[in-house]
Amino acid sequence: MARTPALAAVNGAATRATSLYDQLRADLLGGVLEPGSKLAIEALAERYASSATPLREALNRLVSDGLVERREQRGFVVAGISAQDLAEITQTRCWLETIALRESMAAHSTLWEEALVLAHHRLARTPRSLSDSRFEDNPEWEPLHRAFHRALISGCGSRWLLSFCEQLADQHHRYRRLSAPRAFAKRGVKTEHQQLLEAALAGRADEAVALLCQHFERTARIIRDDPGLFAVA
Amino acid sequence: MARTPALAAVNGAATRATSLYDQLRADLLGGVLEPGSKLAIEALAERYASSATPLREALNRLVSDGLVERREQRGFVVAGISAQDLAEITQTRCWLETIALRESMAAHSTLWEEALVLAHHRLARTPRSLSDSRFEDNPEWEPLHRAFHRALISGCGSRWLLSFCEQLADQHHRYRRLSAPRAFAKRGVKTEHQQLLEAALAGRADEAVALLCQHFERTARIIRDDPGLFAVA
DNA sequence: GCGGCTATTTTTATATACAAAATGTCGAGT
DNA sequence: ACTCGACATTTTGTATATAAAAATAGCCGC
Repeated sequence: MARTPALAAVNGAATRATSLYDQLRADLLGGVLEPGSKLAIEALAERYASSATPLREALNRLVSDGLVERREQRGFVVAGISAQDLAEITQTRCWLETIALRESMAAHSTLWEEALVLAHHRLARTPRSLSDSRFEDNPEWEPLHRAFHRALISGCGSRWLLSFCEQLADQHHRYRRLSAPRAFAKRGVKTEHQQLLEAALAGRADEAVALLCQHFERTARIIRDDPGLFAVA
Repeated sequence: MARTPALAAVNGAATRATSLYDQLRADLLGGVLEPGSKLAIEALAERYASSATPLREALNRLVSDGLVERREQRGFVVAGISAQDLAEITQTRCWLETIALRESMAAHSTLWEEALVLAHHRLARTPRSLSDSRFEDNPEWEPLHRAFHRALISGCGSRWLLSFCEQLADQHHRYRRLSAPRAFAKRGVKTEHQQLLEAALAGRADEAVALLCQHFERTARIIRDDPGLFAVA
């Protein structure tokens, strides 16, 4: 079986299907695979050095994540994008994270507070761009950004709500990576996170929620206004 | 391929994997497959007259739905149940459907209103039990019940939120079917739906939301207090 | 010259065969 | 008698082969 046994060892995935799922997911979120493009089984099997069976399993999982679309009897395609979809995702994320953040703050566990401070510290000390003069994505930043947002809502008490938020965050991540990266350089994201942290720690729920939603909506607006993203029709 | 070609024709599923997914889902929700029990590939393949490949695809989809658990390298098991999990599902469903109902009501489209009235009418004229003297589940009732609840929130404007609610409704459905059915006979579910409809149509959002959440919580309490459901541990 | 039909090719979906991991069993050693 | 470990068995996961469906191309009739 093990034509590439190193892979499983590297990412810790026990099965090839899971390993493929992780790789495909990363490529989908990273914008490597273009929205709407066909995911031909044989082509992918070659590209990821696998065979059809685990590949199809991975694709089936990704359909549930909303990253891939299944066309019965005609295979799989990368999930499409649209301004409408982005708006829905953003709106839904605001609704859900509002609840999650409020609940996290109301529960106010010491563990939550400490994890949040730590996550923010790690994010704050990591530069967004590798270069000062021009934007060059720092691969370390994104996971830390995700971790910070997760930390904010992690105390909400519902694994279901957390997983829904996670899914929406994935979608946002994908849109963000598809959009031109230049716009993000000039935004005070760092300050926004700082204020968010302070409001959350101080227990100012209304303010924290407002900051969080503004944070989402501002990003969504930048993506929406990116010329050429939703070019087709 | 077509060892049982009739099946695809019957349920309209184009592929065997989808057909299996539908069947398994029905059996999981219907409580035919017991929580925690092993889903051995070969046994299922025989039972559903299929082979391993599409079966595994179906199981992978069900994992994302939270109806099946994947144990890497040790196959699949029916998702477990617990009082804790039920509480989380109920809480989350209240949160999400509160938003969805409020949004639906705020949007107040004619289409939504008409679909809701229709869904309620169909539900109201369908008896919960086939027999008057003792409880005998009417298989027509459940789909109509689901349709009514979906109609309530269908105008919320977010397909994402709707799909999350659908998932939580599935979970609730499973718990309900696992619990003893006798308790449901003596509840005024019909009245609850009636009041809910009236409040929704009249635009009394606070009242409608309160009724909806009470509806969920009451059901959850009955299930939770069912002796023997969470027996193990 | 063009539209629709059939034959061919390509691709998807499924069955089967196989390899690796997990589980269960039996026996040796303490 | 009980524990630990090697062996056999079972089961999972993956690869390959095959059948059905879709896509494509070619052909004939109009």
